[in-house]
Amino acid sequence: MLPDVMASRLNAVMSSEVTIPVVEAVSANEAPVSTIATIGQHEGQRVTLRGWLYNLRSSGKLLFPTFRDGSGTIQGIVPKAAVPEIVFETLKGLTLESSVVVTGKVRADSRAPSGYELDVEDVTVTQRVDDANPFPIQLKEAGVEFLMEHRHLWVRTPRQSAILRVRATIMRAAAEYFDTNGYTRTDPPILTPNACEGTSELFEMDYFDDEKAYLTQSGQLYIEATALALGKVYSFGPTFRAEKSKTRRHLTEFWMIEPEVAYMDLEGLMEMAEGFLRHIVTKVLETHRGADLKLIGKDEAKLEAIIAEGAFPKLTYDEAHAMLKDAYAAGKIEKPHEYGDDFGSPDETYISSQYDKPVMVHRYPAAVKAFYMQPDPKDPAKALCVDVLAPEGYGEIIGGSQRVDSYDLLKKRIEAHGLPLAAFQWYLDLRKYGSVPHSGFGMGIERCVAWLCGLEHVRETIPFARTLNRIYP
RNA sequence: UCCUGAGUAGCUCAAUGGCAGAGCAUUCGGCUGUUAACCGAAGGGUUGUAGGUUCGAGUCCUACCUCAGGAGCCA
Repeated sequence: MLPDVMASRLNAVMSSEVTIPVVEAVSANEAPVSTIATIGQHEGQRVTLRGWLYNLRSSGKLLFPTFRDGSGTIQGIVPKAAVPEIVFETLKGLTLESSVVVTGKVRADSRAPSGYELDVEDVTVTQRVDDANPFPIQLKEAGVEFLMEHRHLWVRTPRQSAILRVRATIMRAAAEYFDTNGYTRTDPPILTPNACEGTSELFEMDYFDDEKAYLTQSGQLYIEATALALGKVYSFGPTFRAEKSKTRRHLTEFWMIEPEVAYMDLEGLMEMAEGFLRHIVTKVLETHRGADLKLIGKDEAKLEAIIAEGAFPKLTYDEAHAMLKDAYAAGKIEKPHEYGDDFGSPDETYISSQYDKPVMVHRYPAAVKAFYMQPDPKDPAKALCVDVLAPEGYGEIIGGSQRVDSYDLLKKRIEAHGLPLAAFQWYLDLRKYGSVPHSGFGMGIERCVAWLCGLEHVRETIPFARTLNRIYP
């Protein structure tokens, strides 16, 4: 680089001009562009990093800027005596989260958390954050409300970025399991003419003229149709619930992956659900062990335990009820579980806490479950359904069932639940033309991410959470 | 919708009914191996809102607002 160019850059820094455009691309004699995650491949070589200033420590004539580039963080070292004055002056006092392009030599260093440091040789500021308006998210602790209000900036922090990477892996692994096992992805509509199950509160909107439309709360009914067309199908997309739930497990907008399989019974469904979850956990460990999982603070042994030898535990509703009865008698839960009722949140937490693998609870009383669930032929008061409860109190991550395949029974059920028959005519048609036993489940992605990452709240598992009290940013 | 709790500096939090404080951040200065670096100095406040009790209210009372956690409901 020419001396007069350097001089003008130095002048710009000295006169506190805030923006130094970096339109000048990394020139031919510069080092190859690397990412921090893969920087070990360039040990001893010069590389260029394009990212942001994450932190800056200083010891007089020695600067320690930490850079991040989305793949990780690395500390640079800038001794005043060893670099051009422009480089030192540019970095000295540079504001956090200013965007920078840095060139330096990669050096292994046992003192560095990642094992590598960068001996900075050159730096260009793409945009300098204004001194008077520093980056709002500090390295120190912050409150939930403040962080959520600044979610667009919070996602830059290493832990949040790591969570989003694990989320991406989970979504990829989930789809991959079905893609490689003969399933066809058939996504149902987001806008629906009526409530799928007639229970949940739905987001309502005008749909031209006098019609109303609702945001889907599940694609299940639609993929039952595509399952009878294509055999094995799944859907993967956002779903919406207008319930005023205020807990660490609820979002008003969340992502659900739902398989549906013709000729599959409940036993087959449970087997499939286990294979599906094992695949996801395996991929998460494969991709993030020792890195993102460590950064997030998840105990990896707990993930190892899930995929360890031995089937997932299975309990009937009756067995689970008996377990809760004992637990209440022993003073381990506060409220007794009434036989016939659905399990409450504390009940599920207790049941799942007994195992280090997800537990499958099946054959609930039909009365507390959805209208489309097939009765157990051995006990028609029970439904052929299964809830998969995640360990460590993360609650129900999967809910599924074998579906009613008889036209007459389904029609009766719809009427008994007070649902408008006309709206379900197409759904009834599926039982009129070549009906078969079929089963499927839905898994909430965010609960799965919270569980596998060991998070307190699902709001951190999605880039921009939609909750009862928040629709900004 | 119900129950519980919290709102004080940009952020995180202190403050027996008696002068509005600290750490971080910001600005200025110092430091050649720092790891949320550290040391010194400066600036920074309508204590969520409205009323009330009191000589005196951040603190006590009432209402409201906002947020959080939980219940219900669910993935």
